[in-house]
Amino acid sequence: MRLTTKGRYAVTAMLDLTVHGGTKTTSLASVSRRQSISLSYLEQLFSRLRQAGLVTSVRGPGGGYRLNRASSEIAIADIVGAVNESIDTTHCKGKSDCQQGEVCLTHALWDELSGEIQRFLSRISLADLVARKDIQAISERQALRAIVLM
Amino acid sequence: MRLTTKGRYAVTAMLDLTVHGGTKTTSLASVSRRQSISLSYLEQLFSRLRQAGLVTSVRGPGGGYRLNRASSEIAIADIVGAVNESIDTTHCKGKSDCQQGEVCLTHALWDELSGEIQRFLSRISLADLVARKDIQAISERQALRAIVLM
DNA sequence: GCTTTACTTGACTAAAATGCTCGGGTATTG
DNA sequence: CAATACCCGAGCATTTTAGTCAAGTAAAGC
Repeated sequence: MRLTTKGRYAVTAMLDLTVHGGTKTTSLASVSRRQSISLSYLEQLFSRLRQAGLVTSVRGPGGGYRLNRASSEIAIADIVGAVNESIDTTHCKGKSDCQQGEVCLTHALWDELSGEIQRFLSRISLADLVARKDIQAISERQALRAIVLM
Repeated sequence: MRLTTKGRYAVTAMLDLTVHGGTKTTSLASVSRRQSISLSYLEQLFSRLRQAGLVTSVRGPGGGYRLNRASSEIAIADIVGAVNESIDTTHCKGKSDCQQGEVCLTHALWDELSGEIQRFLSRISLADLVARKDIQAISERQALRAIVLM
């Protein structure tokens, strides 16, 4: 489970789809505008997210992307895992004896930790994040501002 | 909180110090041999770890590194944070209005998640990892093998 | 049907991070 | 004074990140 800016971009974009999209499709162009992420980069990320079955796409005018499952059924781990592909298992492929013996103890310990992080991020869904109270407050303030600006 | 192979190397090396070192110092050369990590790379990592106050060094023959605190008092977050420095706060420096408004909602959501991961890794110490039962089994098997090999 | 919208794919690239080498230090022990 | 082992900085190959560019295809709507 790798955690880089790439994963953050993906999660951010998926959050945008959750908050803004609802059941309608959302075009990547609008996500690009709102989140200031380059359109081409979003295309690459969503290609992965689509292949992972997290979103579905609709072509043509009014098309775009939509969450393929309920936001409560999409875990952060799913998103990060989809864009990060191929975890290098440090040349000791899961099995016990990679070299001498003590080398592998620390590998096993790391795997333990890695699994723990994985499970942790599997328990947090997009819906969980959006549902937070303090965040809701910001959301309402922004909705208010949007009305004022109209 | 970034999680890359760099952090894994650092945690692995610190685990080596914990398991192998005890109260004695451990030379980077021996860590390099056991964990198959390049010596020069280890030096770079431990320079950071020392500056962060996680380890102390002893020069000269018989010298090396030693944990500066009890292994139960060193969190994974400390180690990963020490080698990864400089978290880019995505040009919206913690404050609310980075651009329009909705952009920042997702930033806030990400920060929320980021903090959650941070707190999670702060609760796991080196000692916690080493203390796990199944790992202990491997450790004992290896100790046994070490005795047999003598 | 033609145009517009918007997803789809692939090649290519600049910049940064990673992982590592090399070559010199300096402190400590014996 | 020689060996050990930390310390430090420059440099470098590779990979990843983040993005551009270009050429598609599918669908909507006039």
